[in-house]
Amino acid sequence: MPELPEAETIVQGLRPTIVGRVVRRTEVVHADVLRESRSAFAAKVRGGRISAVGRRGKNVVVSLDSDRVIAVNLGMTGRLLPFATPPTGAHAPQHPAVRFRFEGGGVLVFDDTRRFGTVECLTNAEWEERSERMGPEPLGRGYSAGDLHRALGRSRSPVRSWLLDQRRVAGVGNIYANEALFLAGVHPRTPARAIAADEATALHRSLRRVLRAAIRAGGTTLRDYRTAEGLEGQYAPRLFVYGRDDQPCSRCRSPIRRIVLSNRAAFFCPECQPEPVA
DNA sequence: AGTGTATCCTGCAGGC
DNA sequence: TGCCTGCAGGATACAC
Repeated sequence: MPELPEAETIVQGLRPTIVGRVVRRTEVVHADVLRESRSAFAAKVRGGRISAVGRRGKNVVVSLDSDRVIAVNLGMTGRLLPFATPPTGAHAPQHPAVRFRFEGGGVLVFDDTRRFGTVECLTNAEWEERSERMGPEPLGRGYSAGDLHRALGRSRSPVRSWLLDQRRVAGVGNIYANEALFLAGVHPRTPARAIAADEATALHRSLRRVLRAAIRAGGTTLRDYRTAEGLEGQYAPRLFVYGRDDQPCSRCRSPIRRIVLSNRAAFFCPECQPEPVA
Protein backbone atom coordinates (compact mmCIF):
# COMPACT_ATOMS: atom_id res chain seq x y z
CA MET A 1 0.00 0.00 0.00
CA PRO A 2 1.13 3.14 1.28
CA GLU A 3 3.84 4.86 -0.62
CA LEU A 4 5.13 8.37 -0.08
CA PRO A 5 1.89 10.24 -0.93
CA GLU A 6 -0.18 8.00 1.34
CA ALA A 7 2.28 8.34 4.23
CA GLU A 8 2.37 12.12 3.72
CA THR A 9 -1.43 12.32 3.70
CA ILE A 10 -1.61 10.31 6.92
CA VAL A 11 1.01 12.55 8.54
CA GLN A 12 -0.90 15.69 7.63
CA GLY A 13 -4.09 14.26 9.04
CA LEU A 14 -2.46 12.97 12.19
CA ARG A 15 -0.45 16.04 13.07
CA PRO A 16 -3.24 18.34 14.35
CA THR A 17 -4.93 15.57 16.31
CA ILE A 18 -2.04 13.89 18.15
CA VAL A 19 0.72 16.47 18.62
CA GLY A 20 0.84 17.39 22.31
CA ARG A 21 -0.76 14.16 23.47
CA VAL A 22 0.93 12.03 26.13
CA VAL A 23 0.97 8.25 25.83
CA ARG A 24 -0.53 6.78 28.97
CA ARG A 25 -0.63 3.16 27.94
CA THR A 26 0.16 0.94 24.97
CA GLU A 27 -1.82 -2.17 24.06
CA VAL A 28 -0.08 -4.57 21.70
CA VAL A 29 -2.65 -6.87 20.13
CA HIS A 30 -0.25 -8.43 17.63
CA ALA A 31 3.38 -8.39 18.71
CA ASP A 32 4.52 -9.49 15.27
CA VAL A 33 4.45 -5.86 14.09
CA LEU A 34 7.05 -5.03 16.75
CA ARG A 35 10.76 -5.76 16.54
CA GLU A 36 11.15 -6.18 20.30
CA SER A 37 9.07 -7.50 23.17
CA ARG A 38 5.73 -5.95 24.08
CA SER A 39 7.05 -4.88 27.45
CA ALA A 40 10.26 -3.33 26.09
CA PHE A 41 8.29 -1.38 23.51
CA ALA A 42 5.61 -0.21 25.92
CA ALA A 43 8.17 0.88 28.51
CA LYS A 44 10.01 3.06 26.01
CA VAL A 45 6.85 4.75 24.79
CA ARG A 46 5.12 5.22 28.15
CA GLY A 47 4.84 8.80 29.33
CA GLY A 48 6.18 10.27 26.12
CA ARG A 49 4.63 13.48 24.88
CA ILE A 50 4.22 13.69 21.11
CA SER A 51 6.23 16.69 19.90
CA ALA A 52 5.99 16.24 16.13
CA VAL A 53 4.72 14.00 13.34
CA GLY A 54 6.78 13.66 10.17
CA ARG A 55 7.61 11.38 7.28
CA ARG A 56 10.72 9.80 5.82
CA GLY A 57 10.16 7.85 2.62
CA LYS A 58 7.13 5.68 3.30
CA ASN A 59 7.57 5.84 7.07
CA VAL A 60 5.46 7.84 9.49
CA VAL A 61 7.69 9.21 12.24
CA VAL A 62 6.11 10.25 15.54
CA SER A 63 8.61 12.17 17.68
CA LEU A 64 8.44 12.02 21.45
CA ASP A 65 9.87 14.58 23.88
CA SER A 66 11.82 11.71 25.44
CA ASP A 67 14.29 11.86 22.52
CA ARG A 68 12.76 8.83 20.89
CA VAL A 69 10.60 8.28 17.85
CA ILE A 70 7.87 5.83 17.05
CA ALA A 71 8.66 4.80 13.48
CA VAL A 72 5.78 3.22 11.58
CA ASN A 73 6.19 1.41 8.31
CA LEU A 74 2.68 0.80 7.01
CA GLY A 75 3.54 -2.25 4.94
CA MET A 76 0.77 -3.18 2.55
CA THR A 77 -2.34 -2.66 4.64
CA GLY A 78 -1.33 -0.52 7.63
CA ARG A 79 -3.51 2.36 8.85
CA LEU A 80 -3.02 4.95 11.57
CA LEU A 81 -6.39 5.99 12.93
CA PRO A 82 -6.85 8.50 15.76
CA PHE A 83 -10.07 8.52 17.79
CA ALA A 84 -11.27 11.04 20.38
CA THR A 85 -13.17 8.26 22.14
CA PRO A 86 -12.54 4.53 21.90
CA PRO A 87 -14.30 3.24 18.78
CA THR A 88 -16.95 0.56 19.15
CA GLY A 89 -19.00 -1.70 16.90
CA ALA A 90 -18.89 -1.02 13.19
CA HIS A 91 -16.61 1.99 13.70
CA ALA A 92 -13.89 -0.06 15.34
CA PRO A 93 -10.89 -0.98 13.21
CA GLN A 94 -11.11 -4.62 12.17
CA HIS A 95 -7.44 -5.53 12.58
CA PRO A 96 -5.92 -3.52 15.40
CA ALA A 97 -2.29 -4.42 16.04
CA VAL A 98 -1.26 -1.65 18.48
CA ARG A 99 -3.30 0.91 20.43
CA PHE A 100 -1.74 4.00 21.99
CA ARG A 101 -4.01 5.38 24.72
CA PHE A 102 -3.50 9.02 25.62
CA GLU A 103 -3.76 10.92 28.88
CA GLY A 104 -7.15 12.57 29.11
CA GLY A 105 -8.76 10.17 26.61
CA GLY A 106 -8.24 9.51 22.96
CA VAL A 107 -6.47 6.67 21.24
CA LEU A 108 -4.30 6.12 18.18
CA VAL A 109 -4.80 2.71 16.55
CA PHE A 110 -2.31 1.05 14.24
CA ASP A 111 -4.55 -1.26 12.24
CA ASP A 112 -2.97 -3.71 9.81
CA THR A 113 -4.83 -6.57 8.15
CA ARG A 114 -1.81 -8.43 6.85
CA ARG A 115 0.62 -7.28 9.53
CA PHE A 116 3.47 -6.65 7.12
CA GLY A 117 3.81 -3.26 8.78
CA THR A 118 6.21 -2.48 11.62
CA VAL A 119 6.06 -0.23 14.66
CA GLU A 120 9.38 0.53 16.32
CA CYS A 121 10.44 2.79 19.15
CA LEU A 122 13.98 4.04 18.51
CA THR A 123 16.22 6.67 20.03
CA ASN A 124 16.75 9.73 17.87
CA ALA A 125 20.27 8.51 17.20
CA GLU A 126 19.05 5.07 16.12
CA TRP A 127 16.47 6.62 13.85
CA GLU A 128 19.05 8.97 12.37
CA GLU A 129 21.23 6.00 11.53
CA ARG A 130 18.29 4.23 9.89
CA SER A 131 17.39 7.33 7.93
CA GLU A 132 20.93 7.69 6.63
CA ARG A 133 20.67 4.30 4.99
CA MET A 134 17.70 5.51 2.96
CA GLY A 135 17.96 7.37 -0.33
CA PRO A 136 17.11 11.03 -0.88
CA GLU A 137 13.59 12.40 -0.59
CA PRO A 138 12.31 12.74 -4.17
CA LEU A 139 10.33 15.85 -3.24
CA GLY A 140 13.21 17.37 -1.32
CA ARG A 141 14.39 20.83 -2.32
CA GLY A 142 17.87 19.65 -3.10
CA TYR A 143 16.93 16.62 -5.20
CA SER A 144 17.87 17.42 -8.79
CA ALA A 145 17.59 15.68 -12.14
CA GLY A 146 21.37 15.53 -12.12
CA ASP A 147 21.32 13.66 -8.81
CA LEU A 148 18.90 11.14 -10.27
CA HIS A 149 20.89 10.74 -13.46
CA ARG A 150 24.18 10.19 -11.62
CA ALA A 151 22.61 7.64 -9.26
CA LEU A 152 20.98 5.76 -12.16
CA GLY A 153 24.34 5.58 -13.88
CA ARG A 154 25.72 3.24 -11.24
CA SER A 155 23.21 0.43 -11.81
CA ARG A 156 22.29 -2.07 -14.52
CA SER A 157 19.00 -2.87 -12.79
CA PRO A 158 15.73 -2.31 -14.69
CA VAL A 159 14.66 1.22 -13.83
CA ARG A 160 11.31 0.10 -12.37
CA SER A 161 13.10 -2.16 -9.90
CA TRP A 162 15.66 0.58 -9.26
CA LEU A 163 12.93 3.03 -8.28
CA LEU A 164 11.51 0.59 -5.72
CA ASP A 165 14.84 0.32 -3.87
CA GLN A 166 14.49 2.58 -0.82
CA ARG A 167 18.28 3.00 -0.63
CA ARG A 168 18.22 4.73 -4.00
CA VAL A 169 15.16 6.96 -3.66
CA ALA A 170 13.00 6.99 -0.54
CA GLY A 171 9.24 6.56 -0.74
CA VAL A 172 8.57 5.31 -4.26
CA GLY A 173 6.51 2.14 -4.51
CA ASN A 174 5.06 0.13 -7.35
CA ILE A 175 2.15 2.41 -8.20
CA TYR A 176 4.07 5.65 -8.56
CA ALA A 177 7.15 4.04 -10.11
CA ASN A 178 4.99 2.76 -12.96
CA GLU A 179 3.08 6.01 -13.30
CA ALA A 180 6.22 8.13 -13.39
CA LEU A 181 7.80 5.89 -16.03
CA PHE A 182 4.70 6.20 -18.20
CA LEU A 183 4.68 9.99 -17.92
CA ALA A 184 8.38 10.08 -18.78
CA GLY A 185 7.96 7.70 -21.73
CA VAL A 186 10.51 5.29 -20.29
CA HIS A 187 10.07 1.51 -20.52
CA PRO A 188 10.14 -0.14 -17.06
CA ARG A 189 12.78 -2.64 -18.18
CA THR A 190 15.26 0.02 -19.30
CA PRO A 191 18.59 -0.56 -17.53
CA ALA A 192 19.10 2.31 -15.10
CA ARG A 193 22.46 3.25 -16.58
CA ALA A 194 21.03 3.31 -20.10
CA ILE A 195 18.83 6.27 -19.21
CA ALA A 196 20.15 9.37 -20.94
CA ALA A 197 20.38 12.78 -19.29
CA ASP A 198 17.26 14.09 -21.01
CA GLU A 199 15.29 10.99 -20.03
CA ALA A 200 16.49 11.35 -16.45
CA THR A 201 15.27 14.94 -16.51
CA ALA A 202 11.87 13.78 -17.76
CA LEU A 203 11.73 11.03 -15.15
CA HIS A 204 12.71 13.42 -12.37
CA ARG A 205 9.96 15.82 -13.41
CA SER A 206 7.29 13.14 -13.82
CA LEU A 207 8.19 11.47 -10.52
CA ARG A 208 7.86 14.71 -8.61
CA ARG A 209 4.72 15.64 -10.52
CA VAL A 210 2.93 12.36 -9.85
CA LEU A 211 3.90 12.26 -6.17
CA ARG A 212 2.70 15.82 -5.61
CA ALA A 213 -0.55 15.25 -7.50
CA ALA A 214 -1.20 12.12 -5.48
CA ILE A 215 -0.62 13.99 -2.22
CA ARG A 216 -3.09 16.65 -3.34
CA ALA A 217 -5.63 13.86 -4.01
CA GLY A 218 -5.04 12.33 -0.59
CA GLY A 219 -3.29 9.24 -2.01
CA THR A 220 -4.44 6.19 -3.96
CA THR A 221 -6.94 3.79 -2.47
CA LEU A 222 -7.03 0.47 -4.27
CA ARG A 223 -8.47 -1.41 -1.35
CA ASP A 224 -7.07 -0.95 2.11
CA TYR A 225 -5.46 2.45 2.33
CA ARG A 226 -7.27 5.12 4.37
CA THR A 227 -6.29 8.60 5.49
CA ALA A 228 -6.00 9.39 9.20
CA GLU A 229 -9.62 10.52 8.94
CA GLY A 230 -10.57 7.06 7.67
CA LEU A 231 -11.30 8.33 4.15
CA GLU A 232 -10.31 6.84 0.81
CA GLY A 233 -7.66 8.56 -1.31
CA GLN A 234 -8.90 10.02 -4.58
CA TYR A 235 -5.99 9.43 -6.93
CA ALA A 236 -6.98 5.97 -8.25
CA PRO A 237 -9.13 7.27 -11.15
CA ARG A 238 -6.13 9.23 -12.36
CA LEU A 239 -3.79 6.27 -12.74
CA PHE A 240 -2.59 5.93 -16.33
CA VAL A 241 -1.10 2.44 -16.29
CA TYR A 242 -1.04 0.84 -12.83
CA GLY A 243 -3.52 -2.05 -12.76
CA ARG A 244 -4.82 -1.16 -16.22
CA ASP A 245 -3.48 -4.07 -18.26
CA ASP A 246 -5.44 -4.70 -21.49
CA GLN A 247 -7.15 -1.32 -21.21
CA PRO A 248 -6.42 1.32 -23.86
CA CYS A 249 -3.65 3.81 -23.19
CA SER A 250 -5.22 7.20 -22.57
CA ARG A 251 -2.71 8.80 -24.91
CA CYS A 252 -2.53 6.43 -27.89
CA ARG A 253 -5.21 3.76 -27.31
CA SER A 254 -2.75 0.85 -27.46
CA PRO A 255 -3.55 -1.82 -24.87
CA ILE A 256 -1.58 -1.36 -21.65
CA ARG A 257 0.67 -4.33 -20.99
CA ARG A 258 1.58 -6.12 -17.78
CA ILE A 259 4.93 -7.82 -17.28
CA VAL A 260 6.74 -9.10 -14.21
CA LEU A 261 10.09 -7.66 -13.10
CA SER A 262 11.82 -8.88 -9.94
CA ASN A 263 8.63 -10.74 -9.14
CA ARG A 264 6.47 -7.63 -9.15
CA ALA A 265 3.99 -6.51 -11.78
CA ALA A 266 5.01 -3.67 -14.06
CA PHE A 267 2.56 -1.82 -16.32
CA PHE A 268 3.37 0.20 -19.41
CA CYS A 269 2.19 1.33 -22.81
CA PRO A 270 4.19 -0.44 -25.53
CA GLU A 271 3.79 2.56 -27.87
CA CYS A 272 4.46 5.42 -25.47
CA GLN A 273 7.25 3.56 -23.66
CA PRO A 274 9.24 1.74 -26.33
CA GLU A 275 11.44 -1.13 -25.21
CA PRO A 276 15.08 -0.09 -25.31
CA VAL A 277 17.09 -1.90 -27.96
CA ALA A 278 19.38 -4.25 -26.10
C1' DA B 1 25.43 -6.88 -9.03
C1' DG B 2 21.03 -8.46 -9.92
C1' DT B 3 17.31 -11.92 -10.22
C1' DG B 4 14.16 -15.50 -8.86
C1' DT B 5 12.20 -17.65 -4.90
C1' DA B 6 10.37 -17.84 -0.51
C1' DT B 7 8.56 -15.71 3.71
C1' DC B 8 5.68 -12.94 6.83
C1' DC B 9 -0.35 -12.59 6.74
C1' DT B 10 -5.27 -11.87 5.32
C1' DG B 11 -8.85 -11.14 1.98
C1' DC B 12 -10.80 -11.02 -2.30
C1' DA B 13 -11.70 -12.06 -7.27
C1' DG B 14 -12.14 -15.38 -10.74
C1' DG B 15 -12.54 -20.10 -12.55
C1' DC B 16 -14.77 -24.39 -12.11
C1' DT C 1 -22.60 -22.38 -2.66
C1' DG C 2 -17.93 -24.00 -2.07
C1' DC C 3 -13.18 -24.97 -3.23
C1' DC C 4 -9.04 -23.74 -5.31
C1' DT C 5 -5.58 -20.67 -7.19
C1' DG C 6 -3.50 -16.42 -7.82
C1' DC C 7 -2.78 -11.89 -6.64
C1' DA C 8 -2.02 -7.58 -3.72
C1' DG C 9 0.47 -0.90 -2.22
C1' DG C 10 6.26 -3.85 1.27
C1' DA C 11 10.60 -5.62 2.86
C1' DT C 12 13.98 -9.06 3.70
C1' DA C 13 16.85 -13.30 3.35
C1' DC C 14 18.46 -16.88 0.52
C1' DA C 15 20.74 -19.37 -3.38
C1' DC C 16 22.54 -18.78 -7.84
